[in-house]
Amino acid sequence: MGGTRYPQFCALARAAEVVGERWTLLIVRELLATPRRFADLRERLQGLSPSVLAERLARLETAGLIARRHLEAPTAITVYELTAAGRGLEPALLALARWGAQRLLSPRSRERLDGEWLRLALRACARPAASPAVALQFRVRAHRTDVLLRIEGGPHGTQVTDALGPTAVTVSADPATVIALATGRLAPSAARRDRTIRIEGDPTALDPLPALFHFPDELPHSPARHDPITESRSNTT
Amino acid sequence: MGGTRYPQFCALARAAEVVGERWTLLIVRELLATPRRFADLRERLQGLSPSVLAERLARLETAGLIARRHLEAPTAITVYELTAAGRGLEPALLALARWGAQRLLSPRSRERLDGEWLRLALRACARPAASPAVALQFRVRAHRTDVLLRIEGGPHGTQVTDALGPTAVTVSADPATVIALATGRLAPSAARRDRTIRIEGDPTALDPLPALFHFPDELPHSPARHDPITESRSNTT
DNA sequence: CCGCATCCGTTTCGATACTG
DNA sequence: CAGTATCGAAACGGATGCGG
Repeated sequence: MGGTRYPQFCALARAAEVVGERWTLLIVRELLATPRRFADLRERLQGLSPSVLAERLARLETAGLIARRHLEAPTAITVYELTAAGRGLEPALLALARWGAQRLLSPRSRERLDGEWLRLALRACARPAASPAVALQFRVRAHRTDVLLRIEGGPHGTQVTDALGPTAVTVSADPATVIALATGRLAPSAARRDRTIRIEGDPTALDPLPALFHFPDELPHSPARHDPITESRSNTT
Repeated sequence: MGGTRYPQFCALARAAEVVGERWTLLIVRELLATPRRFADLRERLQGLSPSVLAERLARLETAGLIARRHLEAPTAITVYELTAAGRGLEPALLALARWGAQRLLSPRSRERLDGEWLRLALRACARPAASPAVALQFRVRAHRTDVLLRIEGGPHGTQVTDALGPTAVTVSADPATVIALATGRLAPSAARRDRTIRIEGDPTALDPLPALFHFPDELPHSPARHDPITESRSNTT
């Protein structure tokens, strides 16, 4: 059952058969950073029932995306990790995250926040080519503990890590504001005037931010708004 | 209901909420090439019931990815087309298709084949940077009618179209073989020796093929084979 | 504890039939 | 042609239990 959900000779359909089910893409996302245990995944993916998680992991294993490794005593636990084929999904996940980052601009309540998720969103928007050699730092207010992110420009592109180090400036802001800065929706000059943001260090060090990230190809979108398309192209087959 | 499937502040989860349901990604794929009617989508997406299609279209419309346009008389039909936000998904779809192209190497029976789908797979594997200025042509044996594809290298990268024109060579092959050539799994020299391929024109014109496409980042994978991972990295949080 | 398997009420899917 | 109505089948989410 399940293996052949779309009887089409299409590369996208093949991908959707593997990662197009509920939760599957997020499981791969969790394993992108590090191998994890069954219980770790359960705790990070709230709302995912253990039966569904077990089935997804089994499917991903037979599909060759993940491998399970039994660690020896004294730990004696099982971890799931991505295979090379699974890690090959990273560019696609980053492209999807880059598109989805725009939808983080309108925040919701009761949402969980995780440092890895924020790093993924920023890495998705990070400039791959050479960027100015500056280092800055974000401190994001999470539910209980703050998340620290280090943004570093350089000749190999912008790097997003959690390692700390010397920075010119540290920006404390809420998650949506950080995304707004990275997607170019919020200009550094406007950020300096924003009272909900705390800037420690040199405020002008924020100016190269637009050069550290590349901005989404398409304009953002406000949900539940219908812009009537008034063009009159009649483009049929 | 439905709008908030994953209570996570995560760019990938936001994307998965919109396009992570069954059929949705393929509906976007269909609209990527041209606006289409309800019946067109039904015919191209076999197995998708009209009620599910109607619900998916409604969700995509309120999510701002597609817009419906009622054409005036005498045609008097309704077409669905991508908005700018919907077209912004194209890079992500291409990245997914590039990953999924490897899974086209092991073909199945009873699968539908479409020219647009093949073009998508080849465009996903096409080299974006400058490539040799050659033009060649594939003729793929489809169920009833053959599909013609034109591959053209140039300073702006490799273009994949359906327009015909002067070519150095025309290769007639089955779909999986075309994908094998584009993903680099089949070398042009080996293709020339393959008896299942018919080459009309100059066979040496196939040599620049590896320079026209870029190859997947990770090695392919044979389903139902378990390569035991013998690495011994212990990478925990 | 950890990795599931089982059970059960609710949601979603897929096929067919039917309507404006 | 563009959907809606209906209904059985499958999947999902939550809880609980069980073996290692």
